[in-house]
Amino acid sequence: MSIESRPVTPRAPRTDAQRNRDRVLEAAAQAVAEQGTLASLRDIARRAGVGLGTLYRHFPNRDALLEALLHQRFAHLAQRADALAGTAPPERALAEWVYEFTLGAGAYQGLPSTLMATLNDPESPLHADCLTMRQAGGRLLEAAQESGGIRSDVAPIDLFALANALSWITDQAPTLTERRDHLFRLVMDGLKPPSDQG
Amino acid sequence: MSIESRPVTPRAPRTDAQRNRDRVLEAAAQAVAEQGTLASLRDIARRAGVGLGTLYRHFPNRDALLEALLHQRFAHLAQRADALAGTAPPERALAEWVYEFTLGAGAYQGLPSTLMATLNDPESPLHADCLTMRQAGGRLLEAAQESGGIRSDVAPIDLFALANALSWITDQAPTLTERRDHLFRLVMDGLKPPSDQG
DNA sequence: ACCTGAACACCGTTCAAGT
DNA sequence: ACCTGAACACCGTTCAAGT
Repeated sequence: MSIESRPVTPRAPRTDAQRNRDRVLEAAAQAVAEQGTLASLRDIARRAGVGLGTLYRHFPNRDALLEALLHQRFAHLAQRADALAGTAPPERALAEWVYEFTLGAGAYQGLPSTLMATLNDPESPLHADCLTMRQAGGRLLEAAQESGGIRSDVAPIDLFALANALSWITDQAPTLTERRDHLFRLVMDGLKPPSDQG
Repeated sequence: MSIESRPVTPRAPRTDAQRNRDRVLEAAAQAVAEQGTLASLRDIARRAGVGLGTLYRHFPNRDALLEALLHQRFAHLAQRADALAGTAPPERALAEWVYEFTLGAGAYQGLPSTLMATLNDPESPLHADCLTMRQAGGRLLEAAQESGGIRSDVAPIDLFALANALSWITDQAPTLTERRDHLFRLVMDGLKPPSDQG
């Protein structure tokens, strides 16, 4: 009934709360860089010099913490898709963007699995970011398909799955890092239309 | 010095030990089918009605347990490669075998990651099985390359990585099971030589 | 409004003590 | 020779008690 009794703008958080949030995020960035997406939340709270409950207050689950860590990167990649759409031929733009996505998905150990698991779980804070990625990639994909450079039966979800799978390969077996670009080309070549006389 | 003081043939294990081993294996098959390769070892020992130390005595680590569970399947797949080599044209034989491998790698939740991690870890009991798989696949691959059906720059390790990656996709996102065959074809098409006029 | 840390129910791994 | 389970050092998650 009465919206007027309180200002619509939410109160700014207490400065100590804000500082704690920042510290957790900083500690998380460190820990996740070292130990991957499965880094111990207890350890993160310890590094941040903060009670374990405080971590949970600011980030109700692991995905929320990862989302905060990754949101910037996803936003950048989405912009990048639109930038590439303008400047490069459709097929090259798509390949370049997918490549950059695979590098992003490989930013942290375990991240490809985390992102892929997001498909099952609409409640995950990462779900929206991954949807954004699929849409950004989908626009480049459609353009490449219209120009005839990519098979018409490739869906955005296929692209998302294959890009994550490529990241996962080097995530699980760092030995294969040297074959990463080669594997990338093999997979992308599979998306081209079969030759006329094939 | 003296080999003659003891018989060369190792003593048969105590019958109770043998029975415990069997029980653990049976319980493990159940638990892993339900919970995947990361199933709780404690839970497995409990189901087997056996002390936790007994599980460790028979299987010093998780991979040893999984190897016992999977050895049969790997052996069968290796045979299958040689059988296919005789009866089908090289390119078809390869595709069929890789497809069957992806089904095997998807037998348990988490298995694709377990298999892939094996590449880093020569001490893992699964290492040998995976090497066998790469060699079996490698023979089919070479034949398909000689017949001109597959690019010459595809290595057995590429095949292994891509097949596991395909299994991983549906492992992580069961939603994509319906696209499994489609993704399989996309990836396999990437292994074909570029068309002459490409 | 926010923070803390004990409490709970789990892990994997080791190893002294038993038979 | 083999088995058991307590002990240790960890988890994630919740929540009463504090400020």
